[in-house]
Amino acid sequence: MSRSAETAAGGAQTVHRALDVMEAVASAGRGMSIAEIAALLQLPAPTVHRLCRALVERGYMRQLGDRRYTLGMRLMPLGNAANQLTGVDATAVLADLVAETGETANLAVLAGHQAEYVAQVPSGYTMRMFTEVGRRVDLHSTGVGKVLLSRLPRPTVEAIMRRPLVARTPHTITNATALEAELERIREAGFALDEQEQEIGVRCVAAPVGDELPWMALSISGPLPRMSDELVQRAIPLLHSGARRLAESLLASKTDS
Amino acid sequence: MSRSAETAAGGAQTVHRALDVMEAVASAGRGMSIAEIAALLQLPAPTVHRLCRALVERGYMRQLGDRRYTLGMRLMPLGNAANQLTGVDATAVLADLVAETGETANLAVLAGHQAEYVAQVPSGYTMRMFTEVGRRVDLHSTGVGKVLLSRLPRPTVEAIMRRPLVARTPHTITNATALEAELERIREAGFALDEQEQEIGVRCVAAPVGDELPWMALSISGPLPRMSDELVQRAIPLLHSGARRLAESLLASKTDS
DNA sequence: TCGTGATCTTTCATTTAGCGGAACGTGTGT
DNA sequence: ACACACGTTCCGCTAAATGAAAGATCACGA
Repeated sequence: MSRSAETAAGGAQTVHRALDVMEAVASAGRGMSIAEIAALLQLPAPTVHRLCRALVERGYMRQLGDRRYTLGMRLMPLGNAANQLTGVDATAVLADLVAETGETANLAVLAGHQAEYVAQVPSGYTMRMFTEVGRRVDLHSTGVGKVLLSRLPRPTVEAIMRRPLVARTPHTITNATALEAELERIREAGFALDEQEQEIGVRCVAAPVGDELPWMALSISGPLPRMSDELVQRAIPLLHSGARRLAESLLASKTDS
Repeated sequence: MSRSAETAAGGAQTVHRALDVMEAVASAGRGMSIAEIAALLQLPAPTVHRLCRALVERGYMRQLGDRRYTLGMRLMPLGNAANQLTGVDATAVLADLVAETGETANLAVLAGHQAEYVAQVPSGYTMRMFTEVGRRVDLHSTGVGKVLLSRLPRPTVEAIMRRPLVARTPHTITNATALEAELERIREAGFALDEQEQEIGVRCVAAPVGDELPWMALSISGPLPRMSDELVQRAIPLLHSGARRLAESLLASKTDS
Protein backbone atom coordinates (compact mmCIF):
# COMPACT_ATOMS: atom_id res chain seq x y z
CA MET A 1 0.00 0.00 0.00
CA SER A 2 1.38 3.34 -1.04
CA ARG A 3 1.84 6.11 1.42
CA SER A 4 -0.58 8.50 -0.19
CA ALA A 5 -3.35 5.91 -0.15
CA GLU A 6 -2.68 5.34 3.53
CA THR A 7 -2.87 9.05 4.20
CA ALA A 8 -6.07 9.40 2.26
CA ALA A 9 -7.56 6.70 4.44
CA GLY A 10 -7.52 8.97 7.42
CA GLY A 11 -4.29 10.18 8.89
CA ALA A 12 -5.33 9.17 12.37
CA GLN A 13 -3.83 5.79 13.08
CA THR A 14 -2.58 6.97 16.44
CA VAL A 15 -6.02 8.13 17.48
CA HIS A 16 -7.54 4.81 16.49
CA ARG A 17 -4.90 2.94 18.42
CA ALA A 18 -5.45 5.01 21.54
CA LEU A 19 -9.18 4.38 21.35
CA ASP A 20 -8.53 0.66 20.79
CA VAL A 21 -6.47 0.61 23.99
CA MET A 22 -9.16 2.35 25.99
CA GLU A 23 -11.91 0.15 24.61
CA ALA A 24 -9.90 -2.98 25.37
CA VAL A 25 -9.70 -2.01 29.03
CA ALA A 26 -13.40 -1.11 29.08
CA SER A 27 -14.26 -4.48 27.54
CA ALA A 28 -12.16 -6.39 30.01
CA GLY A 29 -13.95 -4.74 32.91
CA ARG A 30 -10.79 -4.87 35.05
CA GLY A 31 -7.24 -3.57 35.11
CA MET A 32 -5.07 -4.79 32.25
CA SER A 33 -1.33 -5.08 31.95
CA ILE A 34 0.66 -3.64 29.08
CA ALA A 35 1.49 -7.15 27.90
CA GLU A 36 -2.17 -8.14 27.86
CA ILE A 37 -3.23 -5.09 25.89
CA ALA A 38 -0.32 -5.51 23.53
CA ALA A 39 -1.19 -9.15 22.86
CA LEU A 40 -4.86 -8.37 22.37
CA LEU A 41 -4.26 -5.52 19.94
CA GLN A 42 -1.18 -7.02 18.29
CA LEU A 43 0.89 -3.95 19.03
CA PRO A 44 4.42 -3.70 20.48
CA ALA A 45 4.61 -3.00 24.21
CA PRO A 46 6.35 0.38 23.89
CA THR A 47 3.59 1.62 21.61
CA VAL A 48 0.93 0.50 24.05
CA HIS A 49 2.87 2.04 26.88
CA ARG A 50 3.10 5.38 25.13
CA LEU A 51 -0.62 5.39 24.37
CA CYS A 52 -1.45 4.41 27.96
CA ARG A 53 0.74 7.19 29.24
CA ALA A 54 -1.04 9.76 27.11
CA LEU A 55 -4.44 8.50 28.25
CA VAL A 56 -3.31 8.55 31.88
CA GLU A 57 -2.08 12.13 31.51
CA ARG A 58 -5.51 13.12 30.33
CA GLY A 59 -7.40 11.21 32.98
CA TYR A 60 -8.99 8.71 30.59
CA MET A 61 -7.06 5.90 32.20
CA ARG A 62 -5.19 5.48 35.42
CA GLN A 63 -2.51 3.12 36.58
CA LEU A 64 -2.95 0.80 39.55
CA GLY A 65 -0.28 -0.11 42.06
CA ASP A 66 0.46 -3.41 40.36
CA ARG A 67 1.28 -1.55 37.14
CA ARG A 68 -1.96 -2.51 35.44
CA TYR A 69 -4.06 0.12 33.79
CA THR A 70 -7.77 0.77 34.23
CA LEU A 71 -10.23 3.43 33.12
CA GLY A 72 -9.94 6.92 34.51
CA MET A 73 -12.31 9.55 35.79
CA ARG A 74 -12.43 11.67 32.68
CA LEU A 75 -14.79 9.27 30.95
CA MET A 76 -17.58 9.79 33.44
CA PRO A 77 -18.59 13.35 32.69
CA LEU A 78 -18.01 12.74 28.99
CA GLY A 79 -20.44 9.82 29.10
CA ASN A 80 -22.96 12.10 30.76
CA ALA A 81 -22.39 14.89 28.27
CA ALA A 82 -22.91 12.48 25.39
CA ASN A 83 -26.06 11.22 27.01
CA GLN A 84 -27.44 14.73 27.25
CA LEU A 85 -26.50 15.65 23.69
CA THR A 86 -27.78 12.52 22.01
CA GLY A 87 -30.52 11.21 24.23
CA VAL A 88 -33.04 13.66 22.87
CA ASP A 89 -32.59 12.45 19.31
CA ALA A 90 -33.20 8.84 20.27
CA THR A 91 -36.13 9.41 22.59
CA ALA A 92 -38.43 10.75 19.91
CA VAL A 93 -37.85 7.70 17.72
CA LEU A 94 -38.38 5.35 20.64
CA ALA A 95 -41.55 7.16 21.71
CA ASP A 96 -43.00 6.81 18.22
CA LEU A 97 -42.29 3.08 18.25
CA VAL A 98 -44.11 2.76 21.55
CA ALA A 99 -47.05 4.74 20.16
CA GLU A 100 -47.20 2.52 17.05
CA THR A 101 -46.70 -0.87 18.70
CA GLY A 102 -47.76 -0.37 22.28
CA GLU A 103 -44.60 -2.07 23.57
CA THR A 104 -41.43 -0.89 25.26
CA ALA A 105 -38.78 0.42 22.87
CA ASN A 106 -35.06 0.14 23.55
CA LEU A 107 -31.85 1.40 22.08
CA ALA A 108 -28.69 -0.61 22.73
CA VAL A 109 -25.07 -0.15 21.81
CA LEU A 110 -22.14 -2.53 21.74
CA ALA A 111 -20.08 -2.35 24.91
CA GLY A 112 -17.15 -4.72 24.70
CA HIS A 113 -18.60 -8.17 24.29
CA GLN A 114 -22.02 -7.18 25.53
CA ALA A 115 -24.90 -4.97 24.57
CA GLU A 116 -25.75 -2.05 26.78
CA TYR A 117 -29.14 -0.32 26.90
CA VAL A 118 -28.61 3.40 26.46
CA ALA A 119 -32.17 4.59 26.02
CA GLN A 120 -35.62 3.24 26.68
CA VAL A 121 -39.19 4.46 26.40
CA PRO A 122 -41.50 2.16 28.33
CA SER A 123 -44.91 1.02 27.20
CA GLY A 124 -47.95 2.13 29.12
CA TYR A 125 -48.67 -1.37 30.41
CA THR A 126 -47.76 -2.22 33.96
CA MET A 127 -46.63 -5.68 32.82
CA ARG A 128 -43.75 -4.60 30.64
CA MET A 129 -40.08 -5.01 30.12
CA PHE A 130 -38.17 -3.18 32.79
CA THR A 131 -34.50 -2.73 32.02
CA GLU A 132 -32.46 0.04 33.46
CA VAL A 133 -30.58 2.25 31.10
CA GLY A 134 -26.96 1.28 31.56
CA ARG A 135 -27.67 -2.41 31.96
CA ARG A 136 -25.57 -4.85 29.98
CA VAL A 137 -26.78 -8.10 28.50
CA ASP A 138 -25.22 -10.93 26.54
CA LEU A 139 -25.03 -10.66 22.80
CA HIS A 140 -26.04 -14.23 21.98
CA SER A 141 -29.25 -14.33 24.01
CA THR A 142 -30.92 -11.01 23.18
CA GLY A 143 -32.46 -9.58 20.03
CA VAL A 144 -30.31 -6.44 20.07
CA GLY A 145 -27.26 -8.53 20.93
CA LYS A 146 -27.77 -10.89 18.00
CA VAL A 147 -28.24 -7.93 15.66
CA LEU A 148 -24.98 -6.45 16.90
CA LEU A 149 -23.24 -9.82 16.65
CA SER A 150 -24.45 -10.28 13.08
CA ARG A 151 -22.58 -7.15 12.09
CA LEU A 152 -19.29 -7.72 13.84
CA PRO A 153 -16.21 -8.79 11.89
CA ARG A 154 -15.79 -12.55 11.71
CA PRO A 155 -12.70 -12.79 13.97
CA THR A 156 -14.58 -10.92 16.71
CA VAL A 157 -17.60 -13.17 16.32
CA GLU A 158 -15.34 -16.21 16.54
CA ALA A 159 -13.66 -14.87 19.68
CA ILE A 160 -17.05 -14.39 21.29
CA MET A 161 -18.16 -17.84 20.29
CA ARG A 162 -15.11 -19.38 21.88
CA ARG A 163 -16.50 -18.27 25.21
CA PRO A 164 -19.27 -20.30 26.75
CA LEU A 165 -22.64 -19.28 25.33
CA VAL A 166 -24.44 -19.15 28.66
CA ALA A 167 -27.98 -20.46 28.71
CA ARG A 168 -30.15 -17.72 30.18
CA THR A 169 -33.22 -19.87 29.63
CA PRO A 170 -33.84 -23.29 28.05
CA HIS A 171 -34.47 -21.40 24.78
CA THR A 172 -31.09 -19.72 24.64
CA ILE A 173 -28.90 -20.69 21.68
CA THR A 174 -25.80 -22.21 23.27
CA ASN A 175 -24.32 -24.00 20.27
CA ALA A 176 -21.94 -22.02 18.08
CA THR A 177 -23.05 -23.63 14.84
CA ALA A 178 -26.68 -22.90 15.61
CA LEU A 179 -25.83 -19.33 16.55
CA GLU A 180 -23.89 -18.81 13.34
CA ALA A 181 -26.89 -20.03 11.36
CA GLU A 182 -29.10 -17.62 13.32
CA LEU A 183 -26.75 -14.74 12.55
CA GLU A 184 -26.91 -15.62 8.89
CA ARG A 185 -30.72 -15.57 9.04
CA ILE A 186 -30.57 -12.16 10.72
CA ARG A 187 -28.29 -10.78 8.02
CA GLU A 188 -30.69 -12.06 5.37
CA ALA A 189 -33.89 -10.95 7.07
CA GLY A 190 -32.64 -7.65 8.48
CA PHE A 191 -34.05 -8.23 11.97
CA ALA A 192 -33.64 -10.55 14.94
CA LEU A 193 -36.07 -12.15 17.32
CA ASP A 194 -35.47 -13.06 20.94
CA GLU A 195 -37.86 -15.93 21.59
CA GLN A 196 -37.61 -16.19 25.38
CA GLU A 197 -33.87 -16.68 25.03
CA GLN A 198 -32.95 -14.02 27.56
CA GLU A 199 -35.96 -14.24 29.84
CA ILE A 200 -38.86 -16.66 30.01
CA GLY A 201 -42.09 -15.02 28.91
CA VAL A 202 -40.41 -12.16 27.07
CA ARG A 203 -40.30 -11.74 23.32
CA CYS A 204 -38.34 -9.12 21.49
CA VAL A 205 -37.77 -8.01 17.91
CA ALA A 206 -34.68 -5.97 17.05
CA ALA A 207 -33.25 -4.21 14.01
CA PRO A 208 -29.91 -2.68 13.07
CA VAL A 209 -29.69 1.09 13.04
CA GLY A 210 -27.57 1.86 10.01
CA ASP A 211 -24.62 0.66 8.00
CA GLU A 212 -22.48 3.36 9.51
CA LEU A 213 -23.53 2.45 13.05
CA PRO A 214 -22.86 -1.29 13.35
CA TRP A 215 -22.55 -0.96 17.12
CA MET A 216 -26.14 0.17 17.58
CA ALA A 217 -29.48 -1.67 17.59
CA LEU A 218 -33.12 -0.79 18.18
CA SER A 219 -35.81 -3.09 19.57
CA ILE A 220 -39.25 -3.46 21.02
CA SER A 221 -40.00 -6.03 23.65
CA GLY A 222 -42.94 -7.23 25.69
CA PRO A 223 -44.58 -10.23 27.31
CA LEU A 224 -45.19 -13.26 25.14
CA PRO A 225 -49.00 -13.12 25.13
CA ARG A 226 -48.96 -9.58 23.75
CA MET A 227 -46.02 -10.00 21.39
CA SER A 228 -48.03 -11.89 18.78
CA ASP A 229 -46.71 -12.90 15.36
CA GLU A 230 -49.04 -10.26 13.93
CA LEU A 231 -47.49 -7.56 16.09
CA VAL A 232 -43.98 -8.73 15.27
CA GLN A 233 -44.71 -8.61 11.53
CA ARG A 234 -46.23 -5.17 11.92
CA ALA A 235 -43.31 -4.00 14.06
CA ILE A 236 -40.51 -4.95 11.68
CA PRO A 237 -41.08 -2.20 9.09
CA LEU A 238 -41.71 0.26 11.91
CA LEU A 239 -38.37 -0.69 13.47
CA HIS A 240 -36.68 -0.33 10.11
CA SER A 241 -38.11 3.10 9.47
CA GLY A 242 -37.41 4.15 13.06
CA ALA A 243 -33.87 2.88 12.68
CA ARG A 244 -33.51 4.83 9.45
CA ARG A 245 -34.79 8.01 11.07
CA LEU A 246 -32.50 7.53 14.03
CA ALA A 247 -29.46 6.89 11.86
CA GLU A 248 -30.31 9.93 9.76
CA SER A 249 -30.75 11.98 12.87
CA LEU A 250 -27.50 10.79 14.42
CA LEU A 251 -25.54 11.01 11.21
CA ALA A 252 -27.65 13.97 10.24
CA SER A 253 -26.79 14.09 6.58
CA LYS A 254 -30.16 15.62 5.76
CA THR A 255 -32.02 16.19 8.99
CA ASP A 256 -32.20 19.44 10.90
CA SER A 257 -30.59 19.28 14.30
CA MET B 1 12.08 23.27 21.30
CA SER B 2 14.26 20.51 19.93
CA ARG B 3 12.80 17.44 18.41
CA SER B 4 14.24 15.03 20.95
CA ALA B 5 12.74 16.97 23.83
CA GLU B 6 9.41 16.91 22.07
CA THR B 7 9.64 13.17 21.54
CA ALA B 8 10.58 12.62 25.15
CA ALA B 9 7.45 14.48 26.13
CA GLY B 10 5.32 11.73 24.85
CA GLY B 11 5.03 10.87 21.20
CA ALA B 12 1.28 11.25 21.46
CA GLN B 13 0.51 14.70 20.19
CA THR B 14 -2.18 13.36 17.92
CA VAL B 15 -3.94 11.63 20.80
CA HIS B 16 -3.88 14.79 22.85
CA ARG B 17 -5.25 16.79 20.00
CA ALA B 18 -8.10 14.36 19.40
CA LEU B 19 -9.01 14.46 23.07
CA ASP B 20 -8.83 18.26 23.04
CA VAL B 21 -11.33 18.29 20.18
CA MET B 22 -13.69 15.96 21.93
CA GLU B 23 -13.47 17.84 25.21
CA ALA B 24 -14.08 21.16 23.47
CA VAL B 25 -17.33 19.83 22.06
CA ALA B 26 -18.30 18.34 25.42
CA SER B 27 -17.63 21.63 27.19
CA ALA B 28 -19.63 23.61 24.67
CA GLY B 29 -22.65 21.41 25.30
CA ARG B 30 -23.83 21.89 21.72
CA GLY B 31 -22.70 21.27 18.17
CA MET B 32 -19.54 23.05 17.11
CA SER B 33 -18.24 23.91 13.67
CA ILE B 34 -14.77 23.07 12.46
CA ALA B 35 -13.91 26.77 12.42
CA GLU B 36 -15.02 27.20 16.02
CA ILE B 37 -13.00 24.22 17.23
CA ALA B 38 -10.01 25.32 15.21
CA ALA B 39 -10.13 28.82 16.66
CA LEU B 40 -10.57 27.55 20.19
CA LEU B 41 -7.68 25.09 19.99
CA GLN B 42 -5.47 27.19 17.69
CA LEU B 43 -5.20 24.39 15.16
CA PRO B 44 -5.58 24.51 11.37
CA ALA B 45 -8.99 23.50 10.02
CA PRO B 46 -7.74 20.46 8.05
CA THR B 47 -6.16 19.07 11.21
CA VAL B 48 -9.36 19.52 13.18
CA HIS B 49 -11.30 18.01 10.33
CA ARG B 50 -9.11 14.92 10.23
CA LEU B 51 -9.43 14.44 13.98
CA CYS B 52 -13.19 14.90 13.86
CA ARG B 53 -13.43 12.36 11.09
CA ALA B 54 -11.54 9.78 13.12
CA LEU B 55 -13.72 10.41 16.17
CA VAL B 56 -16.86 10.18 14.04
CA GLU B 57 -15.71 6.86 12.57
CA ARG B 58 -15.41 5.47 16.05
CA GLY B 59 -18.72 6.85 17.28
CA TYR B 60 -17.21 9.27 19.78
CA MET B 61 -18.55 12.19 17.81
CA ARG B 62 -21.16 12.63 15.12
CA GLN B 63 -21.84 15.25 12.52
CA LEU B 64 -25.08 17.23 12.38
CA GLY B 65 -26.97 18.40 9.33
CA ASP B 66 -25.47 21.86 9.39
CA ARG B 67 -21.97 20.35 9.29
CA ARG B 68 -21.36 20.97 12.98
CA TYR B 69 -20.01 18.22 15.16
CA THR B 70 -21.31 16.97 18.51
CA LEU B 71 -20.62 14.05 20.84
CA GLY B 72 -21.48 10.52 19.80
CA MET B 73 -23.00 7.62 21.64
CA ARG B 74 -19.87 5.60 21.97
CA LEU B 75 -18.95 7.60 25.05
CA MET B 76 -21.94 6.36 27.00
CA PRO B 77 -20.90 2.75 27.53
CA LEU B 78 -17.36 3.89 28.21
CA GLY B 79 -18.56 6.27 30.90
CA ASN B 80 -20.52 3.44 32.45
CA ALA B 81 -17.52 1.14 32.33
CA ALA B 82 -15.47 3.77 34.15
CA ASN B 83 -18.21 4.07 36.76
CA GLN B 84 -18.12 0.37 37.42
CA LEU B 85 -14.36 0.07 37.61
CA THR B 86 -14.21 3.01 39.99
CA GLY B 87 -16.75 1.36 42.21
CA VAL B 88 -14.52 -1.66 42.60
CA ASP B 89 -11.61 0.50 43.72
CA ALA B 90 -13.74 2.43 46.19
CA THR B 91 -14.54 -0.66 48.18
CA ALA B 92 -11.74 -0.24 50.72
CA VAL B 93 -12.84 3.30 51.59
CA LEU B 94 -16.44 2.18 51.86
CA ALA B 95 -15.50 -0.77 54.07
CA ASP B 96 -13.68 1.59 56.45
CA LEU B 97 -16.75 3.80 56.67
CA VAL B 98 -18.86 0.80 57.57
CA ALA B 99 -16.35 -0.26 60.21
CA GLU B 100 -16.34 3.24 61.70
CA THR B 101 -20.06 3.97 61.59
CA GLY B 102 -21.71 0.60 61.51
CA GLU B 103 -23.96 1.63 58.62
CA THR B 104 -24.10 0.88 54.90
CA ALA B 105 -21.72 2.95 52.79
CA ASN B 106 -22.43 3.95 49.18
CA LEU B 107 -20.64 5.56 46.27
CA ALA B 108 -22.80 7.31 43.66
CA VAL B 109 -22.03 9.12 40.44
CA LEU B 110 -23.99 11.49 38.26
CA ALA B 111 -25.70 9.67 35.41
CA GLY B 112 -27.62 12.03 33.17
CA HIS B 113 -30.10 13.74 35.48
CA GLN B 114 -29.93 11.02 38.11
CA ALA B 115 -27.51 9.52 40.58
CA GLU B 116 -26.32 5.99 40.04
CA TYR B 117 -24.97 3.77 42.81
CA VAL B 118 -21.70 2.28 41.62
CA ALA B 119 -20.50 0.68 44.83
CA GLN B 120 -21.86 -0.33 48.16
CA VAL B 121 -20.54 -2.05 51.27
CA PRO B 122 -23.42 -3.14 53.45
CA SER B 123 -23.57 -2.90 57.23
CA GLY B 124 -23.66 -6.04 59.29
CA TYR B 125 -27.26 -5.45 60.38
CA THR B 126 -30.04 -7.39 58.76
CA MET B 127 -32.22 -4.26 58.77
CA ARG B 128 -30.17 -2.14 56.40
CA MET B 129 -30.33 -0.25 53.16
CA PHE B 130 -30.34 -2.53 50.17
CA THR B 131 -29.71 -0.88 46.84
CA GLU B 132 -28.42 -2.69 43.81
CA VAL B 133 -25.21 -1.39 42.34
CA GLY B 134 -26.27 0.19 39.06
CA ARG B 135 -29.55 1.51 40.41
CA ARG B 136 -30.46 5.08 39.58
CA VAL B 137 -32.27 7.47 41.86
CA ASP B 138 -33.52 11.04 41.66
CA LEU B 139 -31.13 13.83 42.51
CA HIS B 140 -33.55 15.96 44.49
CA SER B 141 -34.69 13.29 46.94
CA THR B 142 -31.46 11.59 47.99
CA GLY B 143 -28.44 12.69 49.99
CA VAL B 144 -25.97 11.79 47.25
CA GLY B 145 -28.25 13.34 44.66
CA LYS B 146 -28.48 16.63 46.49
CA VAL B 147 -24.69 16.70 46.91
CA LEU B 148 -24.28 16.17 43.17
CA LEU B 149 -26.94 18.76 42.41
CA SER B 150 -25.23 21.30 44.65
CA ARG B 151 -22.15 21.11 42.46
CA LEU B 152 -23.72 21.29 39.03
CA PRO B 153 -23.56 24.49 37.02
CA ARG B 154 -26.54 26.76 37.57
CA PRO B 155 -28.12 26.30 34.10
CA THR B 156 -28.10 22.51 34.57
CA VAL B 157 -29.63 22.85 38.02
CA GLU B 158 -32.33 25.10 36.58
CA ALA B 159 -33.07 22.63 33.78
CA ILE B 160 -33.48 19.85 36.32
CA MET B 161 -35.73 21.99 38.48
CA ARG B 162 -37.98 22.71 35.52
CA ARG B 163 -38.93 19.04 35.58
CA PRO B 164 -41.42 17.93 38.21
CA LEU B 165 -39.69 17.27 41.55
CA VAL B 166 -41.44 13.98 42.26
CA ALA B 167 -42.44 13.36 45.85
CA ARG B 168 -40.98 9.99 46.81
CA THR B 169 -42.32 10.44 50.35
CA PRO B 170 -44.19 13.22 52.15
CA HIS B 171 -40.76 14.53 53.23
CA THR B 172 -39.40 14.97 49.72
CA ILE B 173 -38.56 18.56 48.75
CA THR B 174 -40.82 19.28 45.77
CA ASN B 175 -40.59 23.04 45.66
CA ALA B 176 -37.78 24.54 43.61
CA THR B 177 -37.21 27.48 45.93
CA ALA B 178 -36.94 25.19 48.93
CA LEU B 179 -34.58 22.89 47.03
CA GLU B 180 -32.38 25.81 46.02
CA ALA B 181 -32.15 26.87 49.65
CA GLU B 182 -31.24 23.28 50.60
CA LEU B 183 -28.50 23.20 47.96
CA GLU B 184 -27.11 26.46 49.34
CA ARG B 185 -27.03 24.92 52.82
CA ILE B 186 -25.23 21.88 51.43
CA ARG B 187 -22.62 24.04 49.73
CA GLU B 188 -22.06 25.88 53.01
CA ALA B 189 -22.02 22.83 55.24
CA GLY B 190 -20.16 20.46 52.93
CA PHE B 191 -22.61 17.59 53.40
CA ALA B 192 -26.23 16.69 52.74
CA LEU B 193 -28.85 14.83 54.70
CA ASP B 194 -31.70 12.76 53.34
CA GLU B 195 -34.36 12.90 56.04
CA GLN B 196 -36.74 10.19 54.82
CA GLU B 197 -37.06 12.08 51.53
CA GLN B 198 -36.37 9.07 49.33
CA GLU B 199 -37.77 6.36 51.57
CA ILE B 200 -39.76 6.45 54.77
CA GLY B 201 -37.69 5.29 57.73
CA VAL B 202 -34.34 5.79 56.02
CA ARG B 203 -31.83 8.47 56.88
CA CYS B 204 -28.69 9.21 54.94
CA VAL B 205 -25.73 11.58 55.18
CA ALA B 206 -23.67 12.27 52.07
CA ALA B 207 -20.51 14.21 51.15
CA PRO B 208 -18.81 15.31 47.93
CA VAL B 209 -15.71 13.42 46.85
CA GLY B 210 -13.35 16.09 45.58
CA ASP B 211 -13.21 19.36 43.72
CA GLU B 212 -11.97 17.59 40.63
CA LEU B 213 -14.72 14.95 40.79
CA PRO B 214 -17.97 16.90 41.14
CA TRP B 215 -19.95 14.02 39.62
CA MET B 216 -19.18 11.73 42.56
CA ALA B 217 -20.63 11.48 46.08
CA LEU B 218 -20.14 9.24 49.10
CA SER B 219 -22.76 8.41 51.74
CA ILE B 220 -23.79 6.25 54.63
CA SER B 221 -27.37 5.34 55.18
CA GLY B 222 -29.44 3.35 57.64
CA PRO B 223 -32.77 3.09 59.41
CA LEU B 224 -33.99 6.15 61.28
CA PRO B 225 -33.72 4.73 64.81
CA ARG B 226 -30.05 3.93 64.33
CA MET B 227 -29.12 7.01 62.33
CA SER B 228 -29.05 9.28 65.40
CA ASP B 229 -27.92 12.91 65.35
CA GLU B 230 -24.85 11.77 67.28
CA LEU B 231 -23.97 9.23 64.60
CA VAL B 232 -24.57 11.76 61.84
CA GLN B 233 -22.26 14.28 63.51
CA ARG B 234 -19.62 11.61 63.99
CA ALA B 235 -20.00 10.38 60.42
CA ILE B 236 -19.49 13.74 58.69
CA PRO B 237 -15.73 14.06 59.27
CA LEU B 238 -15.33 10.36 58.49
CA LEU B 239 -17.12 10.88 55.19
CA HIS B 240 -14.94 13.88 54.45
CA SER B 241 -11.71 12.03 55.16
CA GLY B 242 -12.95 8.98 53.24
CA ALA B 243 -13.85 11.23 50.35
CA ARG B 244 -10.40 12.79 50.43
CA ARG B 245 -8.67 9.42 50.43
CA LEU B 246 -10.85 8.22 47.59
CA ALA B 247 -10.18 11.30 45.47
CA GLU B 248 -6.45 11.04 46.09
CA SER B 249 -6.55 7.39 45.18
CA LEU B 250 -8.50 7.93 41.99
CA LEU B 251 -6.55 10.94 40.83
CA ALA B 252 -3.11 9.57 41.66
CA SER B 253 -1.05 8.17 38.84
CA LYS B 254 -0.51 4.97 40.76
CA THR B 255 -2.92 3.46 43.25
CA ASP B 256 -2.92 0.38 45.38
CA SER B 257 -5.11 -2.25 43.86
C1' DT C 1 18.22 -11.98 51.40
C1' DC C 2 19.50 -12.93 46.76
C1' DG C 3 19.01 -14.40 42.09
C1' DT C 4 16.29 -14.84 38.16
C1' DG C 5 12.85 -14.42 34.85
C1' DA C 6 9.07 -11.72 33.40
C1' DT C 7 7.49 -7.46 32.42
C1' DC C 8 7.49 -2.52 32.28
C1' DT C 9 9.68 1.69 30.86
C1' DT C 10 12.99 4.45 28.39
C1' DT C 11 16.11 5.55 24.54
C1' DC C 12 16.95 6.85 19.93
C1' DA C 13 17.74 5.88 14.86
C1' DT C 14 14.53 5.17 11.39
C1' DT C 15 10.28 5.29 9.11
C1' DT C 16 6.00 6.89 8.05
C1' DA C 17 1.96 8.84 9.50
C1' DG C 18 0.38 13.33 10.36
C1' DC C 19 0.68 17.89 9.03
C1' DG C 20 -1.15 22.14 6.97
C1' DG C 21 -1.10 25.40 2.83
C1' DA C 22 -3.46 25.52 -1.26
C1' DA C 23 -7.09 24.18 -4.12
C1' DC C 24 -11.58 22.60 -4.62
C1' DG C 25 -16.40 21.77 -3.03
C1' DT C 26 -20.56 23.17 -0.48
C1' DG C 27 -23.94 26.02 1.75
C1' DT C 28 -26.13 30.38 2.51
C1' DG C 29 -27.63 34.95 1.70
C1' DT C 30 -28.47 38.69 -1.44
C1' DA D 1 -26.36 34.04 -10.62
C1' DC D 2 -22.77 35.64 -7.68
C1' DA D 3 -20.01 36.35 -3.59
C1' DC D 4 -18.43 34.95 0.58
C1' DA D 5 -17.60 31.95 4.40
C1' DC D 6 -16.48 27.65 5.62
C1' DG D 7 -15.85 22.65 5.06
C1' DT D 8 -13.29 19.10 2.78
C1' DT D 9 -9.64 17.05 0.02
C1' DC D 10 -5.01 16.74 -1.89
C1' DC D 11 -0.20 15.88 -1.54
C1' DG D 12 4.85 17.14 -0.76
C1' DC D 13 7.36 17.48 3.30
C1' DT D 14 8.95 16.76 7.92
C1' DA D 15 7.67 16.41 12.53
C1' DA D 16 5.82 12.95 15.08
C1' DA D 17 5.29 8.13 15.85
C1' DT D 18 7.42 3.87 15.73
C1' DG D 19 9.47 -0.29 17.73
C1' DA D 20 13.96 -2.98 18.61
C1' DA D 21 17.10 -2.94 22.10
C1' DA D 22 18.67 -1.68 26.51
C1' DG D 23 17.84 -0.51 31.17
C1' DA D 24 14.80 -0.58 35.32
C1' DT D 25 11.46 -2.71 38.26
C1' DC D 26 8.79 -6.27 40.27
C1' DA D 27 7.39 -10.74 42.00
C1' DC D 28 8.51 -15.15 43.29
C1' DG D 29 11.13 -19.05 44.86
C1' DA D 30 15.11 -20.97 47.13
